[in-house]
Amino acid sequence: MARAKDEKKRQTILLAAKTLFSRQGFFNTSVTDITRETGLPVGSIYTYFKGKEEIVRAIVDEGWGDLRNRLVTTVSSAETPEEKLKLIIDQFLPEVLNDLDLVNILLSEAITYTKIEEKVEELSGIILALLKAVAKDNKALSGLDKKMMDTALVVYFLGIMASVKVSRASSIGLKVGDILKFIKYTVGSSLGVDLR
Amino acid sequence: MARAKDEKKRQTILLAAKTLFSRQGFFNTSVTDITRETGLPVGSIYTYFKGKEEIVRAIVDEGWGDLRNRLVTTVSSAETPEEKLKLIIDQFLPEVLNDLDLVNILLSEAITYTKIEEKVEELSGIILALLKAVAKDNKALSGLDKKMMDTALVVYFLGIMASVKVSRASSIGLKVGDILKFIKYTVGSSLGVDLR
Amino acid sequence: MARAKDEKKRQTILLAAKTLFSRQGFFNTSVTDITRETGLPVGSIYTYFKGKEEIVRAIVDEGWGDLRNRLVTTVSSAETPEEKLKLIIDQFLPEVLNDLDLVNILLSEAITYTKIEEKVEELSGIILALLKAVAKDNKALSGLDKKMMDTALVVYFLGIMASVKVSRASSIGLKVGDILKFIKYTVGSSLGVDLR
Amino acid sequence: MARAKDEKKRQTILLAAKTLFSRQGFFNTSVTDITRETGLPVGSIYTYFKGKEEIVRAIVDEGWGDLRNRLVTTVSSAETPEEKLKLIIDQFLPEVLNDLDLVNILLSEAITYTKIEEKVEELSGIILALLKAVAKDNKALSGLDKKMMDTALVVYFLGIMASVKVSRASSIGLKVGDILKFIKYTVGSSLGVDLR
DNA sequence: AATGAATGAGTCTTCATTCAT
DNA sequence: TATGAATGAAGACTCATTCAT
Repeated sequence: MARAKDEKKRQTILLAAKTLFSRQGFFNTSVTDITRETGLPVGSIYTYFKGKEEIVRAIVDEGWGDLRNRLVTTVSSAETPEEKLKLIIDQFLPEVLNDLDLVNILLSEAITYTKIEEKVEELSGIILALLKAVAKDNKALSGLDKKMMDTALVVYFLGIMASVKVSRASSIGLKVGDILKFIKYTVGSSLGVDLR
Repeated sequence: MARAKDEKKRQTILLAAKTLFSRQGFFNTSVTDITRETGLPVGSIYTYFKGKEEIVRAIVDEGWGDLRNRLVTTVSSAETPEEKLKLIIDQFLPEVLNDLDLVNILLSEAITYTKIEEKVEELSGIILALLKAVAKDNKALSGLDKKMMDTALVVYFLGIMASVKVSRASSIGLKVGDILKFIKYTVGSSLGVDLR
Repeated sequence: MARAKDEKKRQTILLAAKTLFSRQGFFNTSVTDITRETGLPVGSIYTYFKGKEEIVRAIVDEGWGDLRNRLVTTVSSAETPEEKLKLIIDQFLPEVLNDLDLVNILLSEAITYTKIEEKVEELSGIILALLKAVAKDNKALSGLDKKMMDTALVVYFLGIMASVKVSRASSIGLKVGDILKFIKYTVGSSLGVDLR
Repeated sequence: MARAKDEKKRQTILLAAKTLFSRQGFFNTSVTDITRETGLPVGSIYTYFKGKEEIVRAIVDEGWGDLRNRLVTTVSSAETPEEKLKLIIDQFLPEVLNDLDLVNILLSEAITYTKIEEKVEELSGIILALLKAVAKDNKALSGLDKKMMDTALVVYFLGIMASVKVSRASSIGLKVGDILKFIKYTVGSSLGVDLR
């Protein structure tokens, strides 16, 4: 009896907060803002979340969980490592970059609650395993040691995200498409694989 | 004389604020924190700066100005484009990454007041000109169009900075040295130039 | 049957609340605390009580009723006034002081809802009647007028309770036993009766 | 330069808070209440005190300091221990009981911040020393051991205060004068001294 | 110019109570 | 009747900035 917690309401809060945090930043978004955006009374926000921090954490954790799942799905939907990599770049990466709000929040000053380093490490792990498999029969990659591949992944991943974030915030003439094209070219040529 | 004394105070404020903003974030640093760190009265802060925002802006603008100057100096201290590029990677980049506080702030949520996109564009411009010069006689680069080179620069630059920031904040096993090594290798091989 | 179950729940609430109010104070105890302690849903609390205030009131009234009953029982279980007094001190008072939680609450800020003055007056009345009976043939007491005896009772009673409360809350080297011993001695000697 | 902290303002806050805490209790008094009562803006309250707790603590500590000073002054203004005791009862105690607000707060639920046990111990110490001096040549007292005298002091002191508090809050027919009369009589007769 | 007290809008959060289910 | 989500007024406190001295 009594009402059950309403998952839809929880999502409403999460969605509104995500937009606001992304647009105005975590610290410039007040709980009252979320209240206004959702039309919910303050109390309800606290029925679903312990506080503002827990909201960001939920946004990031759940958003990231989604991405991770998509990565895993993507990877397992192809046979060879080469095809897997191709899918990562053609399918997974565009999906990530599509969720601009999430990217924005991941790199925001609320980074403290965000533990982006853990996420990046997790992702790197998955892709790194793939690269090793590719590398076995690949002259181009065999010259790279593990550390350098790891570094490369982190730099590329964060570089892509930061570029998207910055280019979005400004009138810099950089589009998501440009970035994807660059990555495709770079990865392709460094692996000696045609990802075109 | 009065001027000298003033400028010293101004720098004291700037330095303290830089450390604090980097360590605790812009929004988690109060003007009172700056007051404590500098030992100056609140009033003095407002004698030198219109407000908190103006302090970040000054930190970023002046820090960036420094970097720009160094880049220009570096570039002009070598003859051939190849040598210039080498110096950029061997001298300029390490200098940038040495100023971790500045990097931190540049990428922070205060990005709003920071106009990082303008800075990146400016820097890109300088390097891009160089790359074009190198590219003229370089097969590796002639395949890249202007847009892609531009994109590459932005992605690498922001990727490096974000990696340094993230790796600093966490226990991710990534050192500044690793990142520099990676960049050297990547740029070297993509230009067909030995930057060893 | 339904009644029995109900009454049990009611007592559960009362008991938990008593402990909590005593330990943390009335204002620092939330209805949610009671909820947690009892394992009952909030709604149930309000099924049995109109609100938080009514809970303290019930604790105090029922606790006090108990004490009054014991006092009456005690008093009627002896023959002479002297024996009655002896029992009050030897049996009743220790029982009162044993219920530290009640004492705590009686003297707490919840005094507002508690009408402690009425209780004290009631108690005084009973004992005063006794004292008068004793006094008739007692030189020591005949010098005291009614008013002063009344005052004495109130001061001693509240003094004992406050001492117990305070000594419990702190490391003051005062034990319940010390207080009882003192009272015994004082009353005994002022009545010229040996209560040893 | 700049304004100096205004001791008068601090006292205004303290006085208003004292009245309010005494009348409505600590937890039922909001900082806004203090604001209203004093006419000061919220911020100013926090310029002078870290928070609500610090305000009670200041009220209690300073009020108590006053009392202690008066006690010491009183005690040193007489020659013999007997005269000192007389003054304590005739002069000091009435002064204490005159500050009903303080008494109220000392015994309130905010007792946690109030450390009344320390105060009582301090006071006991002073008076106990006196009593010992009196006891040397006093038959009535020589039967009491130190522990019991200590207990007596605590019980009487708290009993007096609690009685005053309770009688004030209610229509109980107990006046401060009655209480003082009782104490005078009791102490007098137990010491075999005429304090009339 | 230097100082730091003064200010009050705004922040996050709590919590007793109600009421839909 | 039992339940616990819903509610929103109220709470304590912060802090960038101003301005009296």
